[in-house]
Amino acid sequence: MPLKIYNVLGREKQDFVPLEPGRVGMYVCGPTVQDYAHLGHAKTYLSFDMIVRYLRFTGCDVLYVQNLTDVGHLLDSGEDRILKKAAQVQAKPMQIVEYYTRSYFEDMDALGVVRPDISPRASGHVPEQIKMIETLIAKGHAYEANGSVYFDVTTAPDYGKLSNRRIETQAAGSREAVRDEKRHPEDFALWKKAEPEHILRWESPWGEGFPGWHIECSAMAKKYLGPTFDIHGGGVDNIFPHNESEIAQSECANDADFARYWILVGSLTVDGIKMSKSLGNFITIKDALKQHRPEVIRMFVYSAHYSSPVDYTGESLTAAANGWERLYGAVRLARQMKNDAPEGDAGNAILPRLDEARRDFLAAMDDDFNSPKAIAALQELTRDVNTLLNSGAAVGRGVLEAIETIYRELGGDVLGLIPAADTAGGDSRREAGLIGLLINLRAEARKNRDFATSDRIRDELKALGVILEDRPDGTVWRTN
RNA sequence: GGCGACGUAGCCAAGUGGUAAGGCAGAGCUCUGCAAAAGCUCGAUACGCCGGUUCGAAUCCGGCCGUCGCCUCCA
Repeated sequence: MPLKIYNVLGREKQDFVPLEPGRVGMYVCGPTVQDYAHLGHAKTYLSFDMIVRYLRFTGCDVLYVQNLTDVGHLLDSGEDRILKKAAQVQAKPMQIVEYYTRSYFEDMDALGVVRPDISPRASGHVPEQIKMIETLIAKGHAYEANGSVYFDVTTAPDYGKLSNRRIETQAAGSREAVRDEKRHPEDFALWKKAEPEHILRWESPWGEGFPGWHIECSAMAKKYLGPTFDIHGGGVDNIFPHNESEIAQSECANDADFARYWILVGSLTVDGIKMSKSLGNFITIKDALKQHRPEVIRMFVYSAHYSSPVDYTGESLTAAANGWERLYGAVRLARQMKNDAPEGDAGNAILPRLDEARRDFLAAMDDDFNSPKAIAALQELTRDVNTLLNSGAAVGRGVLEAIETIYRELGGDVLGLIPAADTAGGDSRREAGLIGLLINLRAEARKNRDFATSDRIRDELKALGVILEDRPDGTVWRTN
């Protein structure tokens, strides 16, 4: 079954056909590294993580480029976001950039996000940006005004095709336009003249200055993926003006189509309001990870379709945590049972269910990465797996392997929900030995019907974060 | 005001013409010394509201109401 993708450019679900069979070039707008990443960033980059993982799972050779914006992204006050932060904490701008870049990767690593193949920085690609601006001027799509350069949107006939925003023809003669350096209010900056106090500055044909925000993505996408490539991603909140301007610049400069498929991720809201730096209502990824394991945050994000907005509430993460616990509990149990499982294929009646679940999962993912539906396939499977594993009947090693494999591949490799191995106890043989000793002592107490002692052992271990479960074939433990 | 999404059980959420997936929460039951875990049973005569098309609509069309995003920095 072919993969279908909802292409925002054209607003329809389309068969995904890469330019080169088996190879996918993908560019995703990265963060402005000026502050700690929050759950909104997590939603966007976890969504593309799932997309990249799935493309690779299906055999595609993906080149994943995600930029880091470290210059040019201005506040509406006209200040550079990085410079403002640097002044606040009395640091060099590049210290700020480095600090938050490292923090960003720390967070993404913690969430299990596969790193992009290339993470180009805007400040490292100023020559490429200048060159593209020169091309645009030469072709009549841009003009210089007082040391700055602007893109003339009236020269891009398609301007607005992604966001469905059309240029207001009558707006061209408005008072604002006359007062401004810009010819039309919709024109956007490609290059900004640096005021004397502006630290981040580069030499250019138009004097000292710095690049605008949009041009970096056009220049870096071209450098690493070529003028035309397969997928461009980002958050929907950047559809205008950022993504729209990227298209205009790139297509006018290169005389070629820009990205062929546009995938945009819905925003994360908190109590119905978008989580954003400017509103100050954000929860950092670091804080969220203090409360929940990374798999739970992934579960939360993937429980809605990537294109939908998702509202964050405390209960929604708790629901994700509980749902994840059941899913992972089945895997953990299968792994534990594998340790002393009989050879043979006892319990192989589950195998057709495994195939069915795999088909349902892949069909859901092929349908525009429908992760909620894919997870549902795993959850339905989990019911049957739990029934088998808790039936008390012997289950052969091969069957347990098959069960573990489907969770590892679909739940783990694609969605990152299932840890590769159960780490509980694995990092401390001494701890495992001590807990085993207590379990044995408790078993003796239970045998003697000394329930006061057995319950005390269970309760006190629970207080230490070790949960005991009595099963027909013995007591197992896990950490919470 | 313009542009774009969306409104499905207490909550989250899938479902684009054929008679409402899945999860969380809740209740009861089985299992257990008691628990925990797991499983079973129970929930929308109904998909914001009103019309229309159709043999048939949550799904298509029109109108209305409401929510959110963008239009200005944001993933």
